[in-house]
Amino acid sequence: MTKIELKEAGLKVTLPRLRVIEIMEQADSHHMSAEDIYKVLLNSGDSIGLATVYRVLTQFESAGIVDKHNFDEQHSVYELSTAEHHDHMIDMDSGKVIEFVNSEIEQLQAKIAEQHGYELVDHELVLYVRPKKST
Amino acid sequence: MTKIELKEAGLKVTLPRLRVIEIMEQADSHHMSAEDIYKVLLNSGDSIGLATVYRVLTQFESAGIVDKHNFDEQHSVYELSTAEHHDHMIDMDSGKVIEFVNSEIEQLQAKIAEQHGYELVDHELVLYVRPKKST
DNA sequence: ATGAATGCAAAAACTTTGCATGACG
DNA sequence: CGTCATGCAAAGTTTTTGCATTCAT
Repeated sequence: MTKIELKEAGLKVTLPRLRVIEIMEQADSHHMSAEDIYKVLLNSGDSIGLATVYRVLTQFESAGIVDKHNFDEQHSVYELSTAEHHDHMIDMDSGKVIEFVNSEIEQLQAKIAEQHGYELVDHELVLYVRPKKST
Repeated sequence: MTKIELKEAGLKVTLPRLRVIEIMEQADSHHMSAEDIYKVLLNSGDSIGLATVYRVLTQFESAGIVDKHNFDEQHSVYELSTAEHHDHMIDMDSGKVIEFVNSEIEQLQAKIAEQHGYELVDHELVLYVRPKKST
């Protein structure tokens, strides 16, 4: 079925592309950097270059197969696109990324854009949070 | 008065630091990259190195004098901190950055964090928009 | 067969660092 | 005067690109 996705995107079905999707599907973390994926490839014995991983991810992003984020500057991470849009919350202590959906915020954003004479095309919302603990 | 800010931040009052603040205050755009600031310095005849600009901006960020953003990956921009927090909207056609404040969204964010057992420390919201025009 | 995809290494873009010199308090 | 700050150049990171080769269709 990933083969079909690739074909639909006008991309040839090649080993690197299949492996990258596979790895992202099986990964513990939904969010992986090009380097992360490359490391898994190395450990699997695949000989796929890092440059190819970057190229594949870039193409996947254009094709809507993955989404790209820059939670911390100096490092992009990718995740497989989901049907439903979601935002992210980052636990500053553990670095863990939590996904959440909130339609109220989505609506507000569209409204704000409109108030300024714009149409909302996309958005990125990241909450930096800390475990609420007894002080 | 900028001198006072610097002293309060425990930073010596030096020409590079004063000039960077000056330039950011006078700039057309609120959001400047290190390179942007460096170019203005060059045109002003100051001989201040790019490395110094980066160092100064980093220190300013720690001191809360400036805020750092990564609207497009691969380029950080800085703006002088304002009393009131605001978010950003980017006109995808012109690249223009629009600032806006919306307390409803701020409140929702805090609420969402809490629902997940977290305390909201910081957040970054960027809306990517296009002029709403007749199609 | 033929254009697209890949691997490798080199380059690019942005930022940081080492070290000797110079300036602030 | 003792530090802290600066300039310059060199190194670091992350990502992109050139080019010959290989692969998918």
